[in-house]
Amino acid sequence: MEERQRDADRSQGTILAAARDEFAEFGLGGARMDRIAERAGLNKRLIYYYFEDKEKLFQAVLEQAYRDIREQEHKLRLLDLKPADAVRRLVEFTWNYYLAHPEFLTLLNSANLHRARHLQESKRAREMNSPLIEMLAQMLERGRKDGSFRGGIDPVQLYVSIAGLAYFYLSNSHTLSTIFGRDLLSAKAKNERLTHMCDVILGYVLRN
Amino acid sequence: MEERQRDADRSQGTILAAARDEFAEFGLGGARMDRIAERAGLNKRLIYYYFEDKEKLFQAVLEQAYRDIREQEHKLRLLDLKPADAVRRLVEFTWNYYLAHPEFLTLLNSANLHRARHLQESKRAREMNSPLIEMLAQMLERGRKDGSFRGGIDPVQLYVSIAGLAYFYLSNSHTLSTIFGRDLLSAKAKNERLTHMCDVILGYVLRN
DNA sequence: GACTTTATTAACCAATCGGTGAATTATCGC
DNA sequence: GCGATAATTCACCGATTGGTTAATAAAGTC
Repeated sequence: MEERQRDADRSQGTILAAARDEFAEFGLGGARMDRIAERAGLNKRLIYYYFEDKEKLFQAVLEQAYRDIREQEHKLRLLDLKPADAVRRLVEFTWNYYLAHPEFLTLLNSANLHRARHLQESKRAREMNSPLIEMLAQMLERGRKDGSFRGGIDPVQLYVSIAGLAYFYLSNSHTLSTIFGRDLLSAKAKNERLTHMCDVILGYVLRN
Repeated sequence: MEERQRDADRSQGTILAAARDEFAEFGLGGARMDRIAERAGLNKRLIYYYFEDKEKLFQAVLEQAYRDIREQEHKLRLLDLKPADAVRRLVEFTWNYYLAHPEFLTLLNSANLHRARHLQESKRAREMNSPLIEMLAQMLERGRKDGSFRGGIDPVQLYVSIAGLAYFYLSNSHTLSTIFGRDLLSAKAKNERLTHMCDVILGYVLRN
């Protein structure tokens, strides 16, 4: 069983995962190239060999992160469901994705701290505009036609609102828990939050 | 007119403001002590004289930021209004405060990246738990009694939702604008967002 | 099996980082 | 005015930073 000892793809993947974890934990400014190499178990020089510099590495991590969530979103077959069920599924998906990928939240925070410069410099990332919005628009139109949804809902606003309800709660859970003296990450609290989010969003989209 | 040349309070305030701007722009990890001194127009050694080290300085900046928003929240006389109007005023206040103090958003992001460690180490900050929640609870109860609000609303959930709808939109406006190919910070877009947030929140709290 | 290419490593570097020791100067109590 | 104290400056440091030069070893090529 001669293991392949050298593998460019594997090394790049390992570096990318290590960099993702490092950037997620310390932010772009706090991340250390030496630590990324250590996390990856590879020589630091390899990072520069494959990714040029810290900024480009961060850009690659961001692209990967967006690719991942877009791939998951793509699997949502919202149009197979009744409009109200589709909205609920989308809220649940968003919530569960953020819960399963906490690094996504802090990576986006870092990206925004730098005014999305890394995203704008990445052709690939800019082209990954969410097809979910199209799906959402169709779903809202269906709901309106069958009388269950109110009209005039902007799918982008709705998407941002669903994301915001989940994102803020999770991304800021530490300060919020401290200030309210209440553990927002307990199993019970998380269930209550999901219920609340569904209530808020459905209360908005449903006619009546 | 002999100007006071030395002034400990003024120097501390100047340093705090410079540090706030630096931390807000680059995050805790990306902030530079030399740059803070330069921004303040004061010798770097003074920062250590008054604030001990970078971590303590960040903690002081956070305390100040919370003190500011709590002070503004305190001025809201929500109980003087009809419940539905009070909710709308709270949404508008939150939105306008975040718009006027974009540094508050990135500071909180940094605080959360460090798991609110700086907040927990600060007695003063922990004691600043929002009295707004009490106000909100009373308001919700009034609305329920007069029949305009639905019952069983958790004031903390509602507060987090109002904040989240505004926070996520503004804090992530750069990535969102890039991905959706649509300027979320134009005057028109901002007005639409405020309208949307009011619709969502009122759609939730109002009975019917 | 020699030759080229590609992946990996070791050692190093100038610049920058957070932080400090000690001198200096303005202010205040008396 | 004078001594004590508090505010400010100057010059410096060891450690760490992102990044590089050049040597090396494995994999592909024919």
